[in-house]
Amino acid sequence: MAELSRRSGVPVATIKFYLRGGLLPPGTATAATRARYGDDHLRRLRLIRALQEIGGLPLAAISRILTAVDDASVGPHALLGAVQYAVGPRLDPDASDPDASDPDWQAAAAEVDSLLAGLGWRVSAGAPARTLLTAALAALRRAGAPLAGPGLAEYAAAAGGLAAREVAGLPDLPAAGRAGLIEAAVTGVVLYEQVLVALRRLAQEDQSARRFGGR
Amino acid sequence: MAELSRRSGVPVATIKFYLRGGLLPPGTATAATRARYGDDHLRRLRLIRALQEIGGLPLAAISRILTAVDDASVGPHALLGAVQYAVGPRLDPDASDPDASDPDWQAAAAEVDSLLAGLGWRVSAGAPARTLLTAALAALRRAGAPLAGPGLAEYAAAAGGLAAREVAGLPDLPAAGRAGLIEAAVTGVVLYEQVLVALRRLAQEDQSARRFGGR
DNA sequence: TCCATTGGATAGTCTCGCTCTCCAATATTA
DNA sequence: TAATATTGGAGAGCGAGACTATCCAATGGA
Repeated sequence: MAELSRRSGVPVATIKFYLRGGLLPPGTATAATRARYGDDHLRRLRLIRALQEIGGLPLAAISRILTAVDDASVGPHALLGAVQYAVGPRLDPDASDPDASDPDWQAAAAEVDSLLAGLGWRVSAGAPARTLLTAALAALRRAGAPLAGPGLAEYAAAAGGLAAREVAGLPDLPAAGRAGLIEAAVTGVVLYEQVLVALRRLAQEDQSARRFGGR
Repeated sequence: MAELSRRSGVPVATIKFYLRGGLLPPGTATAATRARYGDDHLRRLRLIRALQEIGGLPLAAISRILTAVDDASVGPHALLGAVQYAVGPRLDPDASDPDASDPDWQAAAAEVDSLLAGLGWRVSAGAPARTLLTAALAALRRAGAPLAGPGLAEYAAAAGGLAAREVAGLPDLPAAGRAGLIEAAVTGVVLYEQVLVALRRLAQEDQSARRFGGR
């Protein structure tokens, strides 16, 4: 365990904590006071830390993802779904009222519906991302700066293009095996998102410097 | 105060908490036990909640943003910068070692440098988004799925296009006044990001359904 | 006049994500 | 062989973050 800690950079106490929480499977015990941890453990540990530190996911969400990952009966599409639900909107369940009598929310929801219908995207009705999108559009309306149809469509087009490439880039199941596909999928959903977000922020900084003259 | 609570949907105790923390400016006192809160307070409160619930920002970060917003000497570009720093990478300061002897980090940093140089983006060396991008690329390398030059460039192109439209869409300073520009800017950085993220996730779900066959 | 409400201050609560302390059973080493 | 160190496991403790609850004296409205 000390070696696993050294190789991963994660403190021993934290590894124990993850083991207790079921995030990390126990090593194969060689004796009552000794267990072996292999490369699988190292990779799993790195996955946990990446999701946590870069993806910003709470451990509970990571745990849910890993449960789906370890369940061999979960197919690729369902796994992606599990990741999406785990990543969720970071909205609290008790947060702002869902659609209840709020005209901005209603309008945002209608906009989302028509956008998705127009694009023909196959999206489940209860997808967390749909809630997140609706909430963001509702907040923009409330702030007096609604994101209108064509503007929104541009974003959707950009997002669609990237997502298409990402999903197409996932390895085939027979080729990479479940483990490979899964790691690529989880990685794709969470890490690529941060790449995109970071690039957008950098581009904003550049554009802002050009328009407003940065120092 | 009770009215402000009712109109915003935020509990009175929470409003008091925000007042104490300086997130919300005190109302104009009409008597020792009574103060008036106007539409400014309502808008500010909505901004706080939007940044918090949808943007997922901690109150400390929101506080930093609002301080910059209320400082009339902060220009548009500096304000955008303040937002970027506040939004930051959600990376802990003590998180994974910055560049220290980690070959994956080194490679990622080099990739970021050459990408930005190639695009000619004017980005400050210490921008948090740069750190986030480097961290994400390093994690992808560690996971054995590095995001290569051309692939990365595609993301940058997409991000650049969106950012250009966003910054171009900000109102002019004389026209909208500081308050309008500021709210649009903060909103743009934080809320549009969630819109993009949500759309990408929805697009992923659609693509995944098409490729792997949903349900 | 009298009770509910307000602003203000203090303290308590709840969740996260660790971190610390113990402990008995080994390994390791002198 | 004896002394010391380490390991895995379990429990309690801790510090940050975001509220929430309780008091309190001064009003304000019926």
